Amino acid sequence: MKRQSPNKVTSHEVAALAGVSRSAVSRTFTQGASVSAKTREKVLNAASELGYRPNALARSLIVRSTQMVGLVMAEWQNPFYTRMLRRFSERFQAEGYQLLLLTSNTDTDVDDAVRRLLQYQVDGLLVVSAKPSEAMARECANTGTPVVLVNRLAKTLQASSVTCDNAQIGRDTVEHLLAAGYRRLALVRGAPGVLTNIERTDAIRAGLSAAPDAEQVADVTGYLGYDAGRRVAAELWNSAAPPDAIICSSDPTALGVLDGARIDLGIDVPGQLAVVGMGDIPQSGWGAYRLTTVHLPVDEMIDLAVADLLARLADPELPPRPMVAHANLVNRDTVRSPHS
Amino acid sequence: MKRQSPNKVTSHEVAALAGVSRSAVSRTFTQGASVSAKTREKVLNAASELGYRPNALARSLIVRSTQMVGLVMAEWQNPFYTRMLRRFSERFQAEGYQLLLLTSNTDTDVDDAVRRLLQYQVDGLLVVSAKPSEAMARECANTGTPVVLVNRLAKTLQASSVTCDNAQIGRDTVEHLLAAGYRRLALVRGAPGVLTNIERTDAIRAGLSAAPDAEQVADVTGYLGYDAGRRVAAELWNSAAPPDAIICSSDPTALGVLDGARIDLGIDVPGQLAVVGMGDIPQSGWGAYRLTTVHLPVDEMIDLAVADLLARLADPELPPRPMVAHANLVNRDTVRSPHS
DNA sequence: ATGAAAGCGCTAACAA
DNA sequence: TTGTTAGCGCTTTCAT
Repeated sequence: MKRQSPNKVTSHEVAALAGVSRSAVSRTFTQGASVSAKTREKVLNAASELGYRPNALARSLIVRSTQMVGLVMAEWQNPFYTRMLRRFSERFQAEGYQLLLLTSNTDTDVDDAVRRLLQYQVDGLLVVSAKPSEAMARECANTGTPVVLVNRLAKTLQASSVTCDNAQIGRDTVEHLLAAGYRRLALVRGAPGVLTNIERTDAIRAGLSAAPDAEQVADVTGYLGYDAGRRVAAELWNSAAPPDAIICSSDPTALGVLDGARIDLGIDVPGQLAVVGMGDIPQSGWGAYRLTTVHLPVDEMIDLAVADLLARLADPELPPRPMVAHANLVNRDTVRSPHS
Repeated sequence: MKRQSPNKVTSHEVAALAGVSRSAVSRTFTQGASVSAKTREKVLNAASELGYRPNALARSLIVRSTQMVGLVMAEWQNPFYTRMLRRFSERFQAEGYQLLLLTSNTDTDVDDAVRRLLQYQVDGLLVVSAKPSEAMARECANTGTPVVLVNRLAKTLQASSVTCDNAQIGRDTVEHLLAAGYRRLALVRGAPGVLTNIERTDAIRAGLSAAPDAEQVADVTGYLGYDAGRRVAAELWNSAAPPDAIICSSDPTALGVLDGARIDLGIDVPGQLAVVGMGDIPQSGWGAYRLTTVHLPVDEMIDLAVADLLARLADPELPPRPMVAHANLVNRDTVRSPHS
């Protein structure tokens, strides 16, 4: 009866059984190394008999590449990020990389996550919706670990970044709303400090200032997600200066506002009130909502991030660069048509 | 001017700068090793000056533990899995583990994923919504790598499993529907071979056979997700034997059916037709839908999986075991109340 | 408490 | 093509 393979089989034991050297074993498992068909065969037989699998970590120690990419995920609220995660995983897996995943809640522990990932000698680093500190980014650069920031701007950081043109989004949104006859705009956003939102907000303000009869009646922060949206709808509507259009920084928030307006308050959307979201998640297209929203070019952003990281993995001399993807407004049923 | 830290700093260089041995450096970075306060201080200074971080991989080679848990994710459709992923990440991170993530599309490449993970010497393995082969599971057992299957039954496999009581769910659903006066049930499921669905389907059939005046008018497979649901609604309604209740194997599918019924076909739900989902994703509770569905005890399942894996990581002698979490029907507005 | 030496499992440079 | 040797960066006996 054949003995069950023991706890961990090493190249040493395979070599012994095959009657060759450990180098021969190594070579059989290395692409493009020179081994004769005969030894190769002997090794393969011995290996499968013992259930041998090369230890990727020991290997990485010497080839100085782990084929692992670190991924720091700071935002999960939005379904849109799940999609990113999935595609990142698929794309890198296809290229022979594994994803080492770390979650971060506050912006401060992004650095912790990056540090941990660095200790695991990841070949590259993807940071979604968060930004490591200046010092941390420098440390990455020093160890030669390329970093790509997704949905955060790099600025002076030694890292590539993928964002979308938020100012453009802001301008488009306001223009569309004004053309449709709305005049009293309210902004609903999540955390106050998020740069993408600030840029957008600024652009909205700028767009507004061009139309003297229109105004921004509110700019509330700290509202993110369906429940928060549903709550804020009532608050805004019952305020001293009720809006006739609400712009939300995320789709789930906008859907909450929409249900709050229609169901809780009996408001006619888009007749009395316009609601626009941000992201274009699948649910926004669903029949019961048909939310007018800004389509984030998620796939384009992912592809840019993957391509850049892969390129810099292949050639470490390549400099990091900022990339911007283009978003566009998708017109559905929560804003009046401009002609009516 | 202080020299920038070079590409990779090793314990050797730190030892040199601190004027101690490499062992001393190692001890400083190892919990509970005996180092004098003085050397410790010297090492720490040298380390921070050079920007030294211990190489976790080299370390793992000798301590025979990587502090990495492999996660194979086979299903992303359902938002519910995102939540799992997030919580797994958070929980293991809190325990000092990293997650090494691999995606698998077909059931066959689950084995590939597991093999890859094994080569990376993961300490444990989480497989969500898929099942490795008998042989693969044995290989894991041989290398002493504990495996937990989430949402798939282990049976003879050498692995723990977390499922929920599908037969119970099936019984509850049918009972509820019959009590509310529905008689012509249709089932809409995803891939035909999924065991959880089969169990549920069997239970539904069993429940039905107890009511002689009720029948199962359809059992269609291959429909998963909102779009598919919306399509199948029309197909069922226009078929020779239209149902008066549709049970879906996932919430997104059910929401698609719901929109298809109400919006595309003008059907009164729950008056003319009942729709019930499975999973209780956040959107199902949203105002525009209020879907009656089965609440999957996701958090409970996660906690069971995490606890079991952690326990078996700590004590490899612990045997794998099957665990079942309990689901319950949440009554909202897409099924008539039993009393009406 | 500390250093020297051995070795985790592997690959790469060098000879043969 | 093959084996021998050295060593990746670390931890861990074992003396001291």
